[in-house]
Parts: sequence; C-alpha cells; structure tokens
Amino acid sequence: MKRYDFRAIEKKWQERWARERTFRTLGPGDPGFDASRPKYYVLDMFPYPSGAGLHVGHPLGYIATDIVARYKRMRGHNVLHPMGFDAFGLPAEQYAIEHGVHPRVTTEKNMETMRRQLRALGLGYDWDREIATIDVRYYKWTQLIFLRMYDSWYDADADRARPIADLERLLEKGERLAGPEGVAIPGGARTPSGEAPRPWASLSRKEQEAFVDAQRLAYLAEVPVNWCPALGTVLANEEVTPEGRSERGNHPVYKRPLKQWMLRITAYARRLLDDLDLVDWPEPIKMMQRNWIGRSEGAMVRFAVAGTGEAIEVYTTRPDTIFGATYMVLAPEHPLVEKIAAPDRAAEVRSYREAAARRSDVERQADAREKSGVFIGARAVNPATGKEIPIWIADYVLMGYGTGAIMAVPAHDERDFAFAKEFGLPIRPVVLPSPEWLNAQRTTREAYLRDPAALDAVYSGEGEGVGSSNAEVSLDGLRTDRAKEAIVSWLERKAIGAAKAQFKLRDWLFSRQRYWGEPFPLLHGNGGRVRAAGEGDLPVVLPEMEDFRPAVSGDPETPPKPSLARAPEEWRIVTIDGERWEREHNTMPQWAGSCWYYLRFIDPKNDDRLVDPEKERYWMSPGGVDLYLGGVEHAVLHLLYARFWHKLLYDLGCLSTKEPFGRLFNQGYIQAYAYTDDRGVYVDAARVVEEKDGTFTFEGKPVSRAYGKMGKSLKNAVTPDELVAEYGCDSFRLHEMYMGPIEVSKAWSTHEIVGMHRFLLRIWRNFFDEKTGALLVREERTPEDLLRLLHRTIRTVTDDLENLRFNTAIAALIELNNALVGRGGLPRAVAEPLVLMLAPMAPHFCEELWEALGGEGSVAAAPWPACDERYLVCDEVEIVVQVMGKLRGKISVPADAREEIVRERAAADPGVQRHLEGKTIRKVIFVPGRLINFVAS
RNA sequence: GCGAGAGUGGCGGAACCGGCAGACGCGCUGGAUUUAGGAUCCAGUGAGGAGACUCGUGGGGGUUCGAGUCCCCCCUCUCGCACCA
Repeated sequence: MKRYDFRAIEKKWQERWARERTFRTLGPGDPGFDASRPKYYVLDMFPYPSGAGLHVGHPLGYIATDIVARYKRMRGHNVLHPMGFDAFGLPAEQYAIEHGVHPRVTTEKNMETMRRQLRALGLGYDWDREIATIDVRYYKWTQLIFLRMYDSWYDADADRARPIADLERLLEKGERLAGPEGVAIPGGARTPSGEAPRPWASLSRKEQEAFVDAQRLAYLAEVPVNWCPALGTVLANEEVTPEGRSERGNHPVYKRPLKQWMLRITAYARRLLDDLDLVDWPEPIKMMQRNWIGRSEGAMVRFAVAGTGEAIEVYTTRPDTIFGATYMVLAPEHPLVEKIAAPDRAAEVRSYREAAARRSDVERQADAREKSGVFIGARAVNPATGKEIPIWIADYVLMGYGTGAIMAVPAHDERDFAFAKEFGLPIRPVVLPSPEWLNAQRTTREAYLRDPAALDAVYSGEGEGVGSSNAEVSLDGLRTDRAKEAIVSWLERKAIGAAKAQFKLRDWLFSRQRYWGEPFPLLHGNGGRVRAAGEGDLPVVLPEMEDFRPAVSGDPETPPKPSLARAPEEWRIVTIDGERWEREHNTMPQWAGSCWYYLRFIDPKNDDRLVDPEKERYWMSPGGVDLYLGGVEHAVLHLLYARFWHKLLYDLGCLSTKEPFGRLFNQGYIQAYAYTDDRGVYVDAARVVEEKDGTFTFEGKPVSRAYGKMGKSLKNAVTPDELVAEYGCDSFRLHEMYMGPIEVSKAWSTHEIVGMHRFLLRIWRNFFDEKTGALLVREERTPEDLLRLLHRTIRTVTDDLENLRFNTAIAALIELNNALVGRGGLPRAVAEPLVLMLAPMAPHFCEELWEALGGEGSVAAAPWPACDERYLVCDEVEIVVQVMGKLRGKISVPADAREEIVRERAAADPGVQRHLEGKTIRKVIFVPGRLINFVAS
C-alpha cells in the first residue's frame, strides 16, 4: 500500500469486525468462555437516542471507554463493553409530538442513526448485547422489579428490605407491632408521640390491609408534589431546578397535593450515604449525593400546647439550646394550626396562610431574608424551663422538612434571630460564645449575656452552656456535645423526646401522566382497592394509541390527565373472577429503565429471569462495574436512583454486590462558541460569518458571541460525520483524546485535528515507502538508545491508560515515532510494540499495520507489549549542575558515580567554574543520578 | 454566604516524591514541493538582551541549598449547595 487511504482501511476493518464478531463477549455458560481470565466491565452512561444525532461532545466518553476496553482485552481480560438505548421518556415523546409521528417510529429511527454514527467511530461494542428500554422483552423486567418493590417492606431492625409476606407473618405472630409511625418491635422504645403500638388482632381487616399497604416500598400517597401543567405531568424533586422550574424545558412547577405512586428511597437514606465509602468515585459527586441525602443528627422534642391536649413535635439539631427556645414556629400549612389557633386571630391566620399558599417557591426564595409571620394566639410550654412561649406561623419554616415545626432559639440561630428582632420576641442566650468571636464583635461576655440583641451577629457555634438548668438537669458549663447528650437523656427519661437522625432526602415520586413510558403492572378495583398484576401476567404492554399527546395547559389549577386514561377499553379493563379492574393510567418516569440496565447487559436475552445469578456474580463481583463513565449531570438523579434499586435487589437476594458502580469517572463537556441575535435568540453557529473587523454576522445581521456547552439548545453543535469523512475516524478519535484530560471541559476546535492526522501520516511513512509501497520494517538489531526509549514509552503509555490519561499516552507515542523519523527503515522490535500500543486509540490504522507486519489475527486480540525494566536503567546519566540553586551546566557521568567523582567533574565544567570563582564552597547537595548543587559565598 | 476545584507561552496542555519549567500538539516564522491555493514535508519558536546573562507558572509573604509543586494571606474564574431547624 502506498498512501494512507483511511477510507478504504476503515471500511475494510469495520466490515471484518462485524463479520468475524471480533468484539463478542463470552460469559459463563457460553461455549469457549475462558473463566481463568479476569473480568473487566466497562460501561458508558446509557444514551438517549435524540433526534439531532451525535455531536462531537457525545463520543468523547465513548472513545475513552472503547480505548480502555481494547486495552484491557489486550491485557488478557474478559471485557464486557455493551451499548444500548434509554429510549422511553419525555424528550423522545416531545420530539415525536413536534414531528407529528408516533414516538416508537421516531425513537427507532433515532436509534438507527445513532447506531450508524457509533459504528462509524469504530467503537468495539458487543452489539449482540444491545438493549433498549422500550423493548417489551426489556421492560417486562422493569415492571417485575416494580412488583418486587410493591411486594416488599423495609425492616428497620434487620436494616433491609423483605417480602411483604414476612411482615404479615411477623405481625400475626406478634413479633412485630403496628405502631403509629410504622412497624414497631415489642418492648421497643416508646415513640416521641407517646402512642403505643396496637396488637394486630385488634385491627379490622381493612385496617390491617391499610397498615400493610402503608409499609410497601412502592406506595400510593397523597402528598404535595411538583405539578408541571406545561408538560402535563408531575415531576420528582430531582427533576425540578432550585428556581422551581422543570429541568426539562424550564417550565414553571407548582406544589399540589396529588395522589401519586411513591418509592420509599428514604428507607435507604443511611445506606445510600454510608456506602459511598465503598466506591471509587470523584469526590465532588460523592459530595453532591451526601448533600442531597442530607443527614443531620439531632432530637425530636414534644412541646405541649397550653390549655389543650395537643402537642407540637419539633426536630432540632441543637437540643442543647432548648432553654433558649423563647417561641415556636409552625409552617403555614401545618395541620395543627387550625386546631390550636385562637378564634380572635383566625382572620389574620387565614389570610397569612392563603398568601403563603399562593407564593411560589421562587418568590419565597427571592425574599428569603425578610421574615414574615403571624402570632396564632396559642402558647406552648417549653419543657425545660416550664415557661409558656408564643406560637407563630411563618413561611421560613418549611412543611417539607423535619416535622414542619421548630422551637425557635433566636440567640443561636440566624433565622430565628432575624425573626425575633423583626417582631420583638425575647432573645435569651444559653451558649457562651468563644472569646475570639466576642472580640470580633467588640463586646464582652457580660455585655453579650445582658443584651445579645444589641449585636448584628448571631452566635450559632458551639460553646459552654449557660443559664440552662432546672431542678432535674443542668447544662451549665457543659461543652455543646456533652450538653446534647445530657439533655437528650433527660428528654428520653421524661418521654418527651428522643435522639434522631434526619434526612433531607424525600421519597421518590414515581408516576408520570405521559404516554411514552413503562405501564405499571397494577389494577384498580372498587372502593380504591389496588392489586398487583401477577408475575405471570407480565409484560403489561404499552397500548398502541393514535392520540398519545399529553393534556398540557398553562393553568396550574388544571388537574393531571394521564394519556393512558384514553387508552382503548380492551387494554384498560381487566376482568378477574367476574370482577372489573381498571389498569393504572400512569406510566413510570424516564429513570426507571436506566436504574438497572447495567444488569441486563450481563444477560440481555434471558426471558426467564432478569439476570442469571452465575453470570451476575462473574461480571459484578466484587466491585460492580469496573469503570462507569459519563457526565456530571447525573450526579444525583440517575446515580442515586440506580444505587437505590441495586440495594433493594441486593436485599431481595438477586445480586451479589452492595453497590452497582465501583469506579465512576466524569468526562468534561465539549464547549463551543454560540451566537445570539438582537433578540437574544441563538442562531445556527455553523452559518455565522466572522467579518474582517472581528465582529460576527448571521444572514448579514450582527450577532454577539457567547460560549457554552455544545448542544442543541445553544445551536452550536458540530457533528463528527464530516470530520470522519475528511480525516478518518482514527484521526478523530486521537484528536478527541488529545485535546486534554478527559475529566475537564474544553473548547472544541475543528482545525486542530490536522495535528493527529499528520501524526498518523508520519507513522505511515516510517512503515512504508510512499513511492514504492514497500514495507520499511527490518529484522535488524535495535540500537540501545532506541530500545531504552521504546521501553520507557511502554511504561508511560501503560501507566497512562490505566489512569485514563489518554492525552499524555498519545504524546509519548508521538515522541517515540518522532525518534524513528528519518532513520530510513525501522527494526521490527520497535515497529510491533508501537502498533500494539497505538491500537486501542487508532484501531483501524493499527489493524492495517499489524496485517502488513504479518501479525496473527486481529490486533485487538494481540497481547499488550511488556516493559523490560533492564532498559529503564542507563549506564550514563546526565547530571544537572547548579550553583546557588541556579542551573550552570550539565555533565554526563556513570549512573552509579559517587559524589566525590561527580563533584570533581562538575567543578571542572567551565560554566560552573565561572560562577564559583572567588567563592568558597560551603555546602554541596548531591542527588544521585539527578543533580549536584554548590552552595557558595 | 458556605463547600469543592482551578489559575503555567499566542492557544490546548506537560512536569513522578520539592530537583533542567513549557513535553506533545495547534498556531506562527522561514524554507522545500506545487502553475497557484490547499494539503504535505524540513527547520525554528516563553520574554528581554549583540552577548555573558537576566526575568518568567494569578498577586504578596514564608519554609528550603533549591518551590509551578509545601505553608500563610489576597485576587480572579468554574462548579455544587443555599431559610434543611
């Protein structure tokens, strides 16, 4: 072959890989499977088959994992490297609506486009394992997992999920009791509410059913949910931005109480938090999950409402400040407000509550600093001081966290302080500030204790208790942590409080009113009864519908109308034993299918179980997926949900590991310039022209330049297709990997690809005479210096690939190749390892060279070159000579030269002599093999 | 406001444990080839200086024989969280 004809080469090898099924992965049970090899499971985050196809930002991660997969295979691993499509969900449905076609049609077409683009990049996936969440053979198992959740409860004492049948048996035998807050154990601690659990037999059949239903991990509940009328569906907390808008489409979201299906992810809060220690993930991602789960340590305390039988439960992280609780605040929505508000305050209370209900989260956010609220005319008794304190309602207390009520300690909490100052409530210090803090506030201990309100600042730190004692307990002089212990044990003794860990994490709202999702395997009967479909009745197939459009609206008062409510009756209505049942109308959210797809890749065609246990053990044990690569945008959504499902399946005995993804890696974004017109609307960046004066125009009109993540929304996408056509996909792959570290975001620059293309051309010329086409590789003795460079390169490249440092691995290979330029022929002992090391990154190119070298089979199956340590040590080394820490010369000495010899030789160097002239050497620093430094004066 | 990370040539980025700053690539300059452009190839390329040398890793200080790297203070940028009791 004369010139590097990448078109012919890439076509040839892609066809051969497909024909010979080069990347087919064998697992336990497959003929020819070699169980003695170690496994390596490398996975890309499940892509969404979008209508726009791939842009150059998408393959960044795919190329990286492909390189790792190919490298690990050459290192002798059995590699699982599959690909599939997360094809249910809102965007797919939106796209279908926009194009007036059924989502199945558009989705299939998009998948085909993506498959073609991925193949064109030479990605070595095992396409025999391809899965799509919309396939009935796949979502049957998604539905089965849901059934398992529905049929499970969380045993807090065993700290794991168990089948509902176990609960019923335990309740009947009296080994568990039906408590007001859930399942209780006999003789267990009294709950803070003080209500005693009831014996099972004393409950009516209906009460028993209701109790059991309330324990299920998938349960129906009426709770305030995020209703997005513009999308026509409710959304999970994770899908709503901090501004109170939908993550998708940026539409307004309203809180509405609606009856919806929930998944009890909160039962797993502690394990989801603690088990982050088991995985090798980027620290920021762990941090984000920890933040989202939001554990805090504190206590529940009951405050009696004076003159009534009612009590207010509060949660506090600072029980040690209870003596400073001078008033209480309930969230405006708190159910107790109606019961205890004084009649003469009713009008004011009602108007405040209505105003609060009308205010969106965005508005509450906007004026977070200004405190508002009203006194409701009732008083509570501070159990520590015995004094009556006023009860207020205020929207700075949120119904969604803790109990929706607080004890306010204005002396030691900023929010309470601001509120107390606003409304003239008493501020009573009970913790001594540190001397440093008092100094910074230019005050003294005495002045502070006399009037803490005189300052603008609040002391919310830790310190010794002061003024905190009653007849039974004293916190005076105790440090905060000791004070907490003392007061909690007192509260527990008095049965008015208990220590408790609290989580920010809420249960997962799991139903959507859209069409394009997995139907729930559930049936609704008369009188609100619910029954699950039998496992044998799965799959519940999504019905074909002419009009699948969601009922969207701009009015937040519109009730949700699920699309499946309009499904044909033969789908909706099921008759069992003469009784009519109606199928659940909601569908599952987009995240459902991606919660467990990594398990299905292990055994994608199994119609009898979701995954074969032997195969699961082989590919998942011990650390789960060995490398999971994707963007940070899934930090809390997908990654938290998937971990939750995984733990549940683990509890039910389906899986062998506690965590799904042992090692996670985030790729950075590809960013690019984007352009907006005078209305601020993005215009197609590809058609923007740069004028001579440096300004930019679109269709003749000036536009301004912005910068951001490449994609559809900024209209600045560049597709890989043209680049691959012009330079070949091997150049493209190298270029994407060479741009910088995989984990950092970087700017796209199309023209820089020529660098990598030239690199390949340069290798080609080292291998072939371009005039004659003759191979220039010879069976000759390799010079010593070249061997040393080669083995240094092997070590560098191996080390870099292990650590996903593709940019420096490529740089090392360029250096090696540059050393071969102009030699006129190269020894086989260098040519072969060079081809092998480059093969994971430029696979087609290297297959061609490997074939020309007479290599056996595909280069993908060839062994990785070994580094010979003997060539890493040199006899002669260059030593840097410094005078007073500045470089003054270099000398070459034997590697094992002793200090005296080096010193003598270094001092003889003319450059060094010049700088030592007239000075006395006071000290000599000698680092063997590296440097010698004369300290002189 | 709180937390995390990052600031290195014209640009993307290298630099193991504190030991030659700027590997490698783009761009640029010069040359070759070409009718020409493009593409390709060869050489050079941190700044200042004729030179010996000097200065250079956001700014300031420190530790050290020696600091991009370690410590303290400050500035800028990116990301995450933000009434969570």
